[in-house]
This record gives sequence, C-alpha cells and structure tokens, in this order.
Amino acid sequence: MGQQDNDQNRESEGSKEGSVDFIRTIVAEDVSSNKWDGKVITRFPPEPNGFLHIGHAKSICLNFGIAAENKGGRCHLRFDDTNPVREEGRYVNSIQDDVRWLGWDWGGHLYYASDYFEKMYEYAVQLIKNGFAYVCDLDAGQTREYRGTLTKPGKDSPYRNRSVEENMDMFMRMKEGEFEDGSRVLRAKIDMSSPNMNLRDPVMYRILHAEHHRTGSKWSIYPTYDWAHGLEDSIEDITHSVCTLEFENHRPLYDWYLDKLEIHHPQQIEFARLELTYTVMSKRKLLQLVEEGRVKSWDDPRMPTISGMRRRGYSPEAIREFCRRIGINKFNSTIDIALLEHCIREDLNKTSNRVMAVLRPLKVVIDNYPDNDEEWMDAVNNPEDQSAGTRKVPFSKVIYIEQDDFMEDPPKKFFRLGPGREVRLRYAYFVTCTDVIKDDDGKIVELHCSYDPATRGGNAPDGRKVKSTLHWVSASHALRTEARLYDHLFTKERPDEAAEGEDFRSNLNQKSLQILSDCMVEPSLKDAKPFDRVQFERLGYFCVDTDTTEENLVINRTVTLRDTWAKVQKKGVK
RNA sequence: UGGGGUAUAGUGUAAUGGUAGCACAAUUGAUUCUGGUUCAAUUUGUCCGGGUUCAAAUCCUGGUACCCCAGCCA
Repeated sequence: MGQQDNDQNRESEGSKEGSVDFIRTIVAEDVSSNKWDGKVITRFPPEPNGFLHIGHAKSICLNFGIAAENKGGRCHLRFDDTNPVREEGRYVNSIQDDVRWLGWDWGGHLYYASDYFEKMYEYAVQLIKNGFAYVCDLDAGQTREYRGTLTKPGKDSPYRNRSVEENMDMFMRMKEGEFEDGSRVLRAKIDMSSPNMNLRDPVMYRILHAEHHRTGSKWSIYPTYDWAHGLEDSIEDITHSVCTLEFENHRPLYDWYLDKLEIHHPQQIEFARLELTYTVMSKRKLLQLVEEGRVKSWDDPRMPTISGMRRRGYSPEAIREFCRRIGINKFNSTIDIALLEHCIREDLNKTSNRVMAVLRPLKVVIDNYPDNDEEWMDAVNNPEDQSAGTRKVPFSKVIYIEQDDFMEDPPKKFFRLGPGREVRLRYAYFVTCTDVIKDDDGKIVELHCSYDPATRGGNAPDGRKVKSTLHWVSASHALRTEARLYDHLFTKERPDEAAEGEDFRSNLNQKSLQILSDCMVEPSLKDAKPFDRVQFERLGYFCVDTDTTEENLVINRTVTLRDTWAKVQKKGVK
C-alpha cells in the first residue's frame, strides 16, 4: 500500500438525513472557515491489548466516516502501544483485520506510538530544560498521598525543585536503565492544588524494564498515555482528535503540554461511548469472560466483538448502518440491542438466500406417495432479489418437519399441522395429517400424512386455501448439521446491576448457547463455506461456522426472524 | 464534598425563538406459498420551579438527577 490518502468515496453515511451530529457540524464549520487549511485528518487509536468490539465500531465509523466524507480527508490507524506489559502483537493483527473487514481503509497511514518514542523523549528533555518537568523519587503510594483528594489540594513533592542539571542527569539515567521499576518517574511541573486532578503534576514517564512487542528491550522508560497521546496526534498533524467523554478532564493537560512545547495543537472533541443492553462493553470484562472460559474465545459468536459478530453472521453493512443510526452525543445512553438485531435482519433479508432446514426434526411419512419416487421442486432463492434465481429441492415419501409445527391438540391461534389438518409444504404439496405415532412415553415420534398430487408446486387448482406453509427436508437427501443457537449473553439489560457482593458474571445467561446436533438441511448447502450466510425459512438467519469440517457442517444462528407466533405464545403463558 | 460534563416518548435521536419530527420497540389492521418481507394506522415525550417573550425544548434564573476525575492503565 502506498502513502496515498484514504479518500474513500463512500456515500457520506453520516448525512443521509439532512441533520448531522455535533462533531460533523464542527468539522464542517472548520472546513468552511479554513481553520486547518481545509484539512480533515482524524485517527482511530486503539491500544493493542484486546479485540475490537461494537463500541470501537462506533468510533471507527465516526473517524473513518468523517475522513471519507471530506475531500482529501484521511484517517490514520494508530496503535497506542505505550504499555508493554499489557500489549501483544497478536492484537495488532486482529485489529487491522477488523477495521478492514468493516470496510475501512487507512491507506498508508498505519502508525505506532512506539515509533515516536525517540521524539517524545526529546520533547520531554525540552520540558525539563525549560523547567516544566522534574524527576520525582516518591514511590507510587507516596505520590498518591501527595496528590491530595477531590476536595483537598495536594502538596508539592520534595523533589519538585531539583535543578535542571540534576533532572537531566536523573532522566538520562532512567532511560539508561540504571534504576529499578517504580523507583522514579518524570513528572510535569504544573499545579498540585489544581481542582483538576490531572493537572497535579502528572506522571510523564515510568520505569519499566519490559519487553515491548515492537521496540524489544530498547527502552526502560515508557511514556504514560496522557503524555503520549496528545503528542501522537500533534506529530501526525491530526486536525480533529475525537475521543470518549472520560478524556474531557484531560484536555487541559494535553493543551498544557502542547502549549509549552509550542507544537501543532489538534482540536479534541469528546463523545459518549456506546452501551448496549444485554452485554458488556469493557475490554477488561470481555477479557475476563475469555480467560475464565465463560465464552470460548474472543471471537465466540456471543461476544460483542467485531470478530465474534462476524463469526455469528453479522455483515459489515449492518454494523455500519447500526453505527449510523445510533447517532453521536455527549451523554451516556444505552442502545436497545433490538436496534442491532433490526439492522442485521434488514440487511440479511435483502441479501441472503433462503434455504429449508429443520432444527428439531419430526419424521413424516406420506403414505400415498410412491415408495421410491423423488421429485425436484423449484424453489426461489430470494424473494427480495430476483437475480438470486431459483434452485431445485428434492421431495420424497419420507420427510422431516419441525417439531414445533405440529400439535396434537392445537389451540385456536395455532395455524400449523394437527390431526386431520391440511397445510402446505413449501414449494411441494398440500398434505393432511392422518395419523400420529407415539413411543411408550407418549412422545410423538412420527406422523403419517396423505398428499394431494394436484397441489404440486404448492397451489390447489380448486383454489382452496391452507392456513399455514411449513418448511421441510427430504429424509433421504438431507444433510445432517449442527446448529448453534445463541441468545443474549446476559439475562439482564444492564449486566452490571448485580446483587450485593456479586458482579456482572452473576448475570450471565446460562442458556446463551444451545447446541442442536441433529438438524437437517436441504442438500444445496453441500458446499457451504465458513462465513456463508443464509436464511433458514421461517427460522432465522444462519452463518456457517469456522468449526465446520468435511464431515460436520456447523452453523450459527445469527438472529431469528421476527416471530409474531412466539409473541402470541408468550402472551398465552402470562 | 472540589472540578469537568449531560438531561427531549419505553429506547435512541432531530428540531439553534415559530406546527415537538424520525427510527427501534409495542399495539392494531391489510397483503403474503416464510406467523418473514411490505404497507397502513395507533399509543407514549421536552428533569422540576420561576422569569423574559406575541411565541421557549431552545434565552435568563434557581433547584434536582445522572456520568467522569484521587493508576507509575488507556
């Protein structure tokens, strides 16, 4: 990839509806006033210490989106790798994969904070020489005590007034690795009584004899986020530094550093993080779920990670549309996960081919159908997309239908099959249930039906109607598959609202994964590959899982279809 | 309790002194070879109290509630 700007010509996703969010408004004003010579340079600066999640997608779509919407705009992907003890190279790869998969392109603008370590060191020396920074020998506990509290001012460190010469000497020796971890820090000399805690002589460098994923053991001091971040933006000539709300308090500190250094000063704009019902969104908590084995991996389809959602069957288009719809603001809000589900249904309804599959098979013998006949019925691949064409589906004497589609003693609102009832088998025939076979425990194990040969294809020449159409698969042609059905990861809308002495883990949904290993699917799925997406008619959208092997087709349920019958049933229970 | 932020239907989000709109959710009904899709309709809102104004979600004023900050995390 060359160093070209990533001017992506994407239709401006943020301005489809006339009104734009407050950040895009600021950017537009800056462009028209020529504040930054008309430049728009944003960045997405993840720390490579975990996988990206849907909350990051909000930030990615915002930053890359703004860049794409403005002529000559660009968005940098920058790894904020200032803490070697928490960061790993493998996360760097997954993050790049996820951003690309979401549909964004950073062109040649891939950067690492660690590339600027030398420059940052020079800046620190400059501050020391100008009397704005000092080496402090207090340990972590003492530093905390000296800092004061929210209501009480702090007091000056005894090392605050070291000479420039001594500070230079000590700082150089810190860099040379002469001192132990935690024994000294470099601090900015600002104001120990500031009402803004961030301004009470914040730490700029800590001693860390740790192996960094990119710089190895070259450094024994590492910059803190607060010191590094503004510099990174400045070095890259960022115009609009978009970040989350908690950094609002830090802005005066970034301003202070940049002013003292007299270098380029991006405009920081803060917005609220994404919160979603029935899930958690902190990397720390997600890591905990992975490490404690409560989910299988970072890309477990129940996780709100980009990789988990991809594996579950979400499309980048759906995620981008979701991010567009939720908007941008400055106050904390929690989005109903139903909106996410709406977005994926909306996309998949238009794009995925329909297939017939039976999750919980019930054997049906069509008594008056010839024993060894088979017919291949025409089926429409996608009623929302003519160009998707048609396929042939095999029909024969023994088929499977869904257990839920038969009731021996059906209530009034149940439209499906019951003793003596006639229904349509989709794309095939009308059938009438003539007999119910049970095992010794009274469980229904088999149905017998008769079919009407005149209804071939699914319509009755005499014009008679049926109340219901069922999906089915031919027993002798069906492929066996394993289906993994997912439900919300947590049972509570806000998992953090846990009982006294408990935490979010106590709200984990024990039934968030249900594995059905005896599912049947029509043969057209024979060559399905991981990440292929289909709709199982009347059931939901499904996606072929990466655990799929030659012998075993594994398929994830992305989301169910909207199901008004399920609602009716639920009401009946109440 | 010091400082910094923020409040619009159930949930999100518009409206920058001039009809409080849109989406999701919910509820009806129509259409349908998916109880899907589509279409039509309905319910629900400006945190509270004063003030300015012909007119306030918007301006002023006083409250209230919620979020963030006391890492050598980001």
